[in-house]
Amino acid sequence: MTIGALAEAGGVGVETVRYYQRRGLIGLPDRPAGGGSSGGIRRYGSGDVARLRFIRSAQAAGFTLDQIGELLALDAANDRAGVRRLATARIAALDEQIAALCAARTALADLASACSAAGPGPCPILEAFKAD
Amino acid sequence: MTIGALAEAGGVGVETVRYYQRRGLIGLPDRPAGGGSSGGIRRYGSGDVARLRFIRSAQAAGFTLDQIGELLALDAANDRAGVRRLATARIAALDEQIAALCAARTALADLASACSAAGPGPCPILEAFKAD
DNA sequence: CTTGATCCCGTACCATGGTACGGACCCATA
DNA sequence: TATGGGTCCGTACCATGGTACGGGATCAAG
Repeated sequence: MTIGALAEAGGVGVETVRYYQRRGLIGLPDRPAGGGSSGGIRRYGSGDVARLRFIRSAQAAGFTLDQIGELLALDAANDRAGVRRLATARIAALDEQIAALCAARTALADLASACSAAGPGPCPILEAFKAD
Repeated sequence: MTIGALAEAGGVGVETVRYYQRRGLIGLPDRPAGGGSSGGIRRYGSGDVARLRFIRSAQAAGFTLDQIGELLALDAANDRAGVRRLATARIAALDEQIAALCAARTALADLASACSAAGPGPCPILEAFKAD
């Protein structure tokens, strides 16, 4: 499996795979070094595909690439408590983000309906922003 | 009012104000040009403070700086329909973001409790990531 | 009139997650 | 064997929202 096939299997671009390698999230297999000047083409296996999928799933859960690196390390160390710790921290962060977005959503929706209902004059949405 | 006082009044840093000026969100008042080589110090007024507060409020509602620039232009043009259009689009985007975060939150919380409940063996959280 | 705090301005740098480019090399297929 | 596509690698660039730095000018207080 070449890097192109790996990228396709993982649903990402080749450059993204190479980026993950630079970040240390995916290993860099040895080049065959086929007797030539600088070696041949690196080959990847199903483990690398699984790793790519892992990264994408964890990203969907809102983990940053740095945190995903930690998760992978905890996985390698079989440290389930550490994984739970990261997961609960992420849940708390998600709760905060959700609350902030919901508040913004509610405020903006209220303003939009006020703007629709209001007669002539300044726009209530912008007035609210100006009033802070 | 100097740029330092303006920044303090708006609750941001001086460099941030200058950044907004570069982005065109805040005007650049004329320098007094006090007969010297390159002019004096720019002066700001309460309108600039209001603009800073506007930017911060709109940011809290999730608008990007580019969108805030649009809002300011619509404000200048008294285009309330345009403002409502941007606001409803933002509300839809917020709804999407909130739904995605809630889904991630639920999935992760389920996994964390499964991990707490599970006996020895591989971590359910990581297994879920691997399974995609 | 000197000194220290600000201001002005261009420019570079930070994090985050990629994306793109160019030259050299490798490899399979016609 | 030639040719075209894929790989390798370093490096630069993108968006987003700032933050920092350095040198010169300016301003207010002592």
